Amino acid sequence: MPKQTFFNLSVEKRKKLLESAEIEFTRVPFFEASIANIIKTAGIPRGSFYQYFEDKDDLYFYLLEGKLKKAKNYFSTLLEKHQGDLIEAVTEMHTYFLITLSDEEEKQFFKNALLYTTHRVESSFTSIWGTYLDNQEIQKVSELINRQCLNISGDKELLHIFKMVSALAFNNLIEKTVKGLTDDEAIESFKLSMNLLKQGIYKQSI
Amino acid sequence: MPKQTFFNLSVEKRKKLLESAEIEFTRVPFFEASIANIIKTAGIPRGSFYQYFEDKDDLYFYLLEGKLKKAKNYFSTLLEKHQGDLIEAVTEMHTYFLITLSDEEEKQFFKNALLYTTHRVESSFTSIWGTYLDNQEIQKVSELINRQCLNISGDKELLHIFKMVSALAFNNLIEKTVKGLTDDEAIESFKLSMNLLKQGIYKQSI
DNA sequence: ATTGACATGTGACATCGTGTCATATATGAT
DNA sequence: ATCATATATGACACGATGTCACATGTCAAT
Repeated sequence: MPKQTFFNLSVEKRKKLLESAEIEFTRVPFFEASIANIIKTAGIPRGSFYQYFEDKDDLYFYLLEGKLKKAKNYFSTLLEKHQGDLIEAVTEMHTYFLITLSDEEEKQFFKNALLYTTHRVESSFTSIWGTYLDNQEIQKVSELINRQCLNISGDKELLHIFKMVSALAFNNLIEKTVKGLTDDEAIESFKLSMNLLKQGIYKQSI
Repeated sequence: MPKQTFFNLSVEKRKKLLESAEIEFTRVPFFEASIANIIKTAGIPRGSFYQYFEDKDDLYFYLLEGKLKKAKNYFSTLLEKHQGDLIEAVTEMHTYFLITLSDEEEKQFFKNALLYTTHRVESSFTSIWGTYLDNQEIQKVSELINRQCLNISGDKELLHIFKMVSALAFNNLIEKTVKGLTDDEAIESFKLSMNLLKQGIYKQSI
């Protein structure tokens, strides 16, 4: 989290700084991004940067998580739209990431996040629906999820299904980025995953 | 891939160099590892390093993939042992990574790989069973897999199941590392994933 | 043995990046 | 007006990477 000093800054200065960071993290993946470039663009001295942020991580994840905040809320609305059908909601969420995110620069930013991903990046991403992965918030999801059609016995399994779905979605986004799949191909692939998960891959009678 | 010059080196020198690299990559994750440390331990001058390898990536992935080669072969034997039952084989493979890998230093090396993972690291890992993900090698797997109990229509779906299982296994290893789960907890969690995948998460009758 | 062509070894160097710190300046309460 | 506290600033120490001119080794042909 940025230091208090950062939040005490004027709105314009803060905005300028965040925009400069966004430009740099859009240009190259995290580990190649340089603070030197960010402060040059923002027009602030080096010392000031360290007055606002601990380090590069601090700024980066503040930026990334800000971008993902919208998505988290959107997911809740999707659950309601699909009457609590988890797979339907996740599938549309996934499509949202591919299609709705039509801004080329925004896309590049996420691409950089996916390619050179660290565990922390993955955590940020999966926390879109991962708010619910937190045990304390399991109540919320219980209200939203339609459990009638789910083949599960308790909250533990529901939690687990969330984790699986997150892992598969994240993996699909990486695969798309790396292999240069089209949006449709990626969506098709994800739907196949979801269908296999829904129906199960083993025959019932054996 | 290392340059030819590296392979022209004497066995001892090559071994020394790889051991030094292993020490460094065990000490810290990839991005914090320094070539300076590696060459100091190996006792070679800086210029020589660049005569052998393109850069740090080159050395790292040569080392990592060497370590994973054994695992790939082991997976084939597991498929045979379990009469082609994919989930059984994957589950044992996964356990192998957690339990059989009892060497503490080896463990730390993999932990570093998982924590600061990049797409390339994930690719290396999933290629343990991912040899089969290559379409050209789909024949091999067809021979090993027992398809009778699988609820699938063709090779395309079989391929897809491999991908899903890889993603879930990789994700589980990361989760274990980050949350500090015990081996048993991680295995339990993975088995739950595999069961949900086997049986499907949606009720059949709805 | 000598030569010459080619492969390999070597470390100083240019360049770039990070995080710190001493010092300067602003702010705001008393 | 004074003082304490917060913020601004950029030079600096340190360490990392990749390169390059030059040194040394190797080996086949004469």
